[in-house]
Amino acid sequence: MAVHNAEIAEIFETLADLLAVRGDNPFRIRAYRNAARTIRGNSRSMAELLAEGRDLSELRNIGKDLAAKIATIVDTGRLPLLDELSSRTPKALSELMKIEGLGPKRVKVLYEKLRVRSLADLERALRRGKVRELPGFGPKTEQMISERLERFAAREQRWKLIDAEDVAEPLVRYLRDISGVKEVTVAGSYRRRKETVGDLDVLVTAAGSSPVIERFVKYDEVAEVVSQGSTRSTVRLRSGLQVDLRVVPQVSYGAALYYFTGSKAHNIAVRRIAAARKLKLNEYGLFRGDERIAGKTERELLKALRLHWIPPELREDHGEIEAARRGRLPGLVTLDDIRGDLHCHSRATDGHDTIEQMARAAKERGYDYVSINDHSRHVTVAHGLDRKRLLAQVRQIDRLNGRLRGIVVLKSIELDILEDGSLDLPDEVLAELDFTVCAVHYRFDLPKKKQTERILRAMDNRHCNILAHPTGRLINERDPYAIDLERIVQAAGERGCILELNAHPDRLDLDAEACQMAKEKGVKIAISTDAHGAEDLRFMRFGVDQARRGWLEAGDVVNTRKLRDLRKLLART
DNA sequence: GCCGTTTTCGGCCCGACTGTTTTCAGTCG
Repeated sequence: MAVHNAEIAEIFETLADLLAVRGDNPFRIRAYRNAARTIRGNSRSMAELLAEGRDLSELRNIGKDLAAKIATIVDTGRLPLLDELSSRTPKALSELMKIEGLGPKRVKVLYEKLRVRSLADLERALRRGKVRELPGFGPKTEQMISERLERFAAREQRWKLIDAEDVAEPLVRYLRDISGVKEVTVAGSYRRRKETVGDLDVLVTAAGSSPVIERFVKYDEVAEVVSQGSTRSTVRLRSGLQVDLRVVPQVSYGAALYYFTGSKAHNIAVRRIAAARKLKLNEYGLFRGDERIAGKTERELLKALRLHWIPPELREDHGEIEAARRGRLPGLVTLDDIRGDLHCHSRATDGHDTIEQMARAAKERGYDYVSINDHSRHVTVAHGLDRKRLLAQVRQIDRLNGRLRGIVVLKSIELDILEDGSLDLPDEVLAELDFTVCAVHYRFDLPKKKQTERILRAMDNRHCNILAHPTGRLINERDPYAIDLERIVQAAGERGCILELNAHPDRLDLDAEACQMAKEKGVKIAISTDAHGAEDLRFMRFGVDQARRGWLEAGDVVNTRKLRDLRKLLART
């Protein structure tokens, strides 16, 4: 069984935690963490790279030593260094460090003085009031750990972007109304448009006299004030979402926005560039000695560092800084580039609007075309279309297109890929359509090899044009089914199949890494909403955000093309 | 342990807040 990148990253992260508890060289620890991040964020699997004979030390943050350790893990599934270390420092200490407020130093004290080596041990020590007696601890720290242990046990998951927006937008309006407040921006992973966010980082510029912090902690939705200083405050809202507010002077707005947008790894890398130029970068600006030389806007800041503009979606330290230095950043796809939607349902199956309503809504968005992709017969719960009903729908769309002006409705289907990889309707029926979107909707539990072969076989059919929601994951609800995505992307390229980036905020499937992999292999992407009603067409922007995170340009996305060009891309020989 | 506009050794991002302190350590982002 091939070792996954996530498992290798996990081993390095655990190792870093244990080294930290032991008080090892902090830079060595950081090296392990950086390597873990590189591995986790790589679209190619380490096991496969090794199988191809690639030298892993070509990867950033991976040197000779770690390349050898990765090879060991891939070969044996273990790392002797971690085994040796965990015989002296229990692995579970790494788990304890995941509790907010517990870092290596406190965990070390807890372990050495109270023999705390598990969450259960910690809970017992807290209950007995032992923790407050430790040096450097006290009743407040004990209380803090107690609350956060409870929260950790409940394990709140990250928020979907769309849900975070529902919380963030009214909060931003509230903050804008406070006297003296000038700019209010939600930064952090929200601004980078990650598919999920852990908390909200809100940046405010305000006059010195503004009561913004005082008013912030009194916001109606605040359940708990976690911290409150003069420039920074953290609260937990009733919804459970945590919000960090930072107040900076206007002259620092760009530097602060840059800093609080992150990612952390990106910031560290940019600060290193500043340091290399004998400059200091912090959230207040870019400084030469005591003199602020930039910081009012992000553009000014980047210019002073001789970097091209880096869109927030790319700020992950995944090669964007090097590209910005050389002026080689991609011109990312935008919502304005999108000319149509290639995955929409109608009332004929589980949608709730008519084909005509969908078409008019698409036209209103400025689209040139929209396709109707109702389910095929296998999806009985959605009253999937059989041959007869599909052909009737085809004729209905022909008539509609005769009437409609300024929008073309494309005849399509969301066709089930059956368990054996065959398609749910016969070829001669599919030939009546402009194209098909094919998808797996059942038997998510097949072993990886079988599931992969099922999809590969479906793609062998020349009527299979677009593979919908390729991994089947539902954010926070369902993991991707087991597939060899790299093989599927490769096969899509060879067969002229297009991969869907499903823009539905519950799916966002493909993820950013997979988009990058598709781009590298020259496979085209369709960004589609999977709309089940006219109002769902608005989800397109989430798909575009995700595509941008995956470095996609308009040329990589088929539904930025004019209809004539789109038809050429959809034609398989 | 990695890395090179400081280039094969000697660096490695930087500031705010809290609690336990009496000048600072720990943690976080």
